[in-house]
Amino acid sequence: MQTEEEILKIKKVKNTAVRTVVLRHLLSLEKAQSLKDIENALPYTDRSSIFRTLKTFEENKVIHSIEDGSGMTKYAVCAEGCNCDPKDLHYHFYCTNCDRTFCLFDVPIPNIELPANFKLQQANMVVKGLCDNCNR
Amino acid sequence: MQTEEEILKIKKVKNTAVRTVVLRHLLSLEKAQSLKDIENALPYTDRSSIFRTLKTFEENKVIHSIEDGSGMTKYAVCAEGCNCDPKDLHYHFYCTNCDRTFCLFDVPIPNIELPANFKLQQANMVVKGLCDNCNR
DNA sequence: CTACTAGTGCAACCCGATTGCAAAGATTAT
DNA sequence: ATAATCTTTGCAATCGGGTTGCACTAGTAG
Ligand SMILES: [Mn+2]
Ligand SMILES: [Mn+2]
Ligand SMILES: [Zn+2]
Ligand SMILES: [Zn+2]
Repeated sequence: MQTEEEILKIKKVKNTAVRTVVLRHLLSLEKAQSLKDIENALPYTDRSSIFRTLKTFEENKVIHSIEDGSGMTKYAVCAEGCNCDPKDLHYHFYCTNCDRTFCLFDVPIPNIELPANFKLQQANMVVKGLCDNCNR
Repeated sequence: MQTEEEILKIKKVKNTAVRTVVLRHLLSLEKAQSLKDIENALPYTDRSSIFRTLKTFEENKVIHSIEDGSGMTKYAVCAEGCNCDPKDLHYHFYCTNCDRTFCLFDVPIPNIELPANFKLQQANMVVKGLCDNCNR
């Protein structure tokens, strides 16, 4: 697992206090985080600074965003080597019981046969249901 | 193609003026519509009435909603026989150029192999790119 | 040290979604 | 037919996530 500093260096994003603490927080949790989640977890860091940090991270492919239908955009750290290309696509799983969203890096995404002349650029694939913890 | 009245009767939703006009509007277009889209198209119908109509339709499986990442929830009429079960899942295509969102009823959704003990209930699968019209 | 650039905090704002409430309409009971 | 009851509708107000303007601070280059 890479450290915050290594990731920021690789992705050519200048290291600052806010960026370090936000990225460290994202790395410390296995589930995707909303702006509100991060704000709550980092009470001394301003919301708009976190917001702009997330935008910067997303532009530079440090993180990717997920629209899981909860009404809040969630963010998760990209896998090592990710370029946010179609090849880096993966499912996201939203647990309707515990409200957690994870990246399913291990579930292969099959080839999508689009209608003629459609061009794939990106995708937001959210699978919803019960996670292993909640499905008992 | 079923008429508004037939659909509402089958889905056991009482027919009212607002419901008829909203459903007719959704049926008349091939692309998914946002609340704002519908509001603009039906200037004499109140936004909150349209909103509540959409909620009623969704609860009764007359329509389904799509989170396409545009910031506005879109709505599309369910296919005949749809029960909004996992078997009725289909991709949605969001054109990043013309901003239209369609249901890809004809593209099969492959089986998704979730990790052990995860249970699939629903999904929101949005593929983004260029539609045939815009990909020239 | 000085000039310039990038990052931060705070407050205000935007806008889609949602709700409270009273009037209008439809349904059921008397 | 009339009254009581339930549902739907319109309007205005509110909520909440996201976003932005602006002044201040920190960092960098000359
Ligand atoms: Mn992910
Ligand atoms: Mn659809
Ligand atoms: Zn769960
Ligand atoms: Zn298009």
